[in-house]
Amino acid sequence: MPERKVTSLHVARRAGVSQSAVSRVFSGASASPQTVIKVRKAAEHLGYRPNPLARAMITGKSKIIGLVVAYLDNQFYPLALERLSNALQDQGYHVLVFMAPNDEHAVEKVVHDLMDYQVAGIITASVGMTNDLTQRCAGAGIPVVMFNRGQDGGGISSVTSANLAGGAWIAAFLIAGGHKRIAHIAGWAGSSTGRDRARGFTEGLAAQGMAPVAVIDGHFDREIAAQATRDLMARSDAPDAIFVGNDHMAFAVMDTLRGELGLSVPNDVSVVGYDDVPLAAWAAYALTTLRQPLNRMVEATVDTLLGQITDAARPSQKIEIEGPLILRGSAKIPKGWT
Amino acid sequence: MPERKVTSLHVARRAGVSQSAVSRVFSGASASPQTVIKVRKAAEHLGYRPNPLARAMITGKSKIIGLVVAYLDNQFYPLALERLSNALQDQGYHVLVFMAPNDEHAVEKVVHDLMDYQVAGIITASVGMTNDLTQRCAGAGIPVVMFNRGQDGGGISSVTSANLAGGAWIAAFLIAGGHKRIAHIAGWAGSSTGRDRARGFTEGLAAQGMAPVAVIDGHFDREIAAQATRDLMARSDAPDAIFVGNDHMAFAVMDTLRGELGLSVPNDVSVVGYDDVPLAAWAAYALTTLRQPLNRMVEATVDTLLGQITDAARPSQKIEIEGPLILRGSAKIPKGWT
DNA sequence: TGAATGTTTGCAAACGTATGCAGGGAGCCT
DNA sequence: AGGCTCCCTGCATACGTTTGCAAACATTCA
Repeated sequence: MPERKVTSLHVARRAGVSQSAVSRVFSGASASPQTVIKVRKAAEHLGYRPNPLARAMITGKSKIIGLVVAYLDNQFYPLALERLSNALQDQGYHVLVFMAPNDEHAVEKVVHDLMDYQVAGIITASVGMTNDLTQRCAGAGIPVVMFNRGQDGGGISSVTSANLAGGAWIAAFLIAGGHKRIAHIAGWAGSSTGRDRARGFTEGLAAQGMAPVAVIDGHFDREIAAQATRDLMARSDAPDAIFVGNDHMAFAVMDTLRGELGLSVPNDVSVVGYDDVPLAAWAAYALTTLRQPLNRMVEATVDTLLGQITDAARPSQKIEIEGPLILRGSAKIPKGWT
Repeated sequence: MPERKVTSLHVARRAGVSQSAVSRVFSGASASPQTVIKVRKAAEHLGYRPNPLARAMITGKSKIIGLVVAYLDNQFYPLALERLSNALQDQGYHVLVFMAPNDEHAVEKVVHDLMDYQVAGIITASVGMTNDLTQRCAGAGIPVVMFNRGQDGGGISSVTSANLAGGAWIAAFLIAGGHKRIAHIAGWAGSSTGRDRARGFTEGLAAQGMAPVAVIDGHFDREIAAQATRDLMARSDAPDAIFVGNDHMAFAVMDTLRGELGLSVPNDVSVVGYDDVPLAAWAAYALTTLRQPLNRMVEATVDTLLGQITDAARPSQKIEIEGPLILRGSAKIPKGWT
């Protein structure tokens, strides 16, 4: 069993230097080339690895990123988690998962846990009560980046797709498709993401003199979206196109339209989603949707967060990344659109 | 800003006791009722919370569980992650995510990272190279539980569903449905889960004098499963029923059958999956599948792991949990089956 | 009452690392 | 050669906790 605890002191002895020298070599501080070589050699021989906990203890900052997330039903978030974790692992960080329940008391606990672990930074995703949480953590000097969600108040970084532009683009697409009665099942109005997509969409319609026949808040929830679909289709002015605030709900809408109401998509109703999760490409749905460029969003998130960690003074920034509309079979494709 | 670093020493001063007394109160060691009260009061007033890193540093065991996972495409795993994280949070633990790439070198790194963080225990899920990994970690005295995967060699705990029984049950179901040419697109043969389901299935068929027309390894991969479907249906003895090793592949099989080959499910071909992820219940698929009881599996995993953490001597155990076959529209339902 | 037993308590030493400080060389310039 | 600066290095301390040890105290029994 060579897996014995080997500390910087052991390395120091073997290399014939002081423990501080070893520390300096591994923490990147200045050291003479000879020392570096001696230490590295001894360290390798002994299989030494710096103890990240001891490091965190003394510096006050661990190499841990707290990822606060409320649910993983929506396929978009597991994938984001996977990519984020990979990207952070490449930079020597690791992801500590915090499930954020919805009641206020639980958020309190999450905040405390985050500080207890002296996380170097925080990423929030798909979480409702971000206001308290982000403010408190940012107030405690911990960099926070909101992933796929923004916040009006300044001071907190966020990475989203260009939701306003995306919504507007979808509006243009549906109008070009010749649809006359266009409805919107929106994302949760409590989220910037939901609000921005809805606003961009209605503004996009308005730009061509149209207005949605209805806008219903689907709360990013399948069941609520399904009910909204039933309500919409029961109206006398039932829509011939529905823009749904994210793919996750859009699948429920399609299920309801086809399975329950016996309608054809897109012949009776066109459906457009938002996200382009892998499932959207599967044949059973073939959902036309606006892609959120996950890889670039993840990259931007990691860059921003690590930037703020190393540069405590770096100002927060709100990054928006544009994505293309992916045309598939769930919506009529206007002539000339590819 | 009352969010100042407050240590056990501060609490001790305010309570008029020694720092050790504070430690003992919070670590559950013996202390007189009066001391406990004084300390708790002072602690609450100051907002003291024990530092888990310092704790880990001295005890050698953190309150962190390493979750090693290879991919999150298959909806089953994000949900497991969500439930596991919640259950562990309730017990004061947290989940540190380790993405396990497939090359051997990376596994090496993961093992080192796990030990560096002095994780109290490890859960592996959906990961290929478990042999090295689990052996090494278990060898280092870290409890390991394999989730949804087993291992023949003893010494390592695992929690799975009753894959043999499940496979056999599905065989009985398909025979009862009057199918004559039954094929199996299996889970990865490198995993116990894939092997057991396949074996249970073929044995179930054999028990009634039948044999599968073909068994193809789908590697738990959509694309490979799709290709297997094409190959199967191109045969002269194309199957009238396919048991697919998990839901994730089964969706690809259905997509291929319906979208690409223009076949009807279940009229032309019955499809049965394994897992019962939420997506299986959605109208677009309505997949008949054998449910893996996620909640009970998570519960068993957490119990086993925490048990081994507190009782280092506790023997490893292999837990199998039975699940029901959920009948939906993707397979002919024999008379009398509900 | 005194000894014996058992429970609390404080002291001090860990755990493994980072870092301020001061001393020691080496190099450069005048 | 002397003074200057600059870069390395080692010493010692700190981070916040747990825990062995021995002293102090309370409790019981003879």
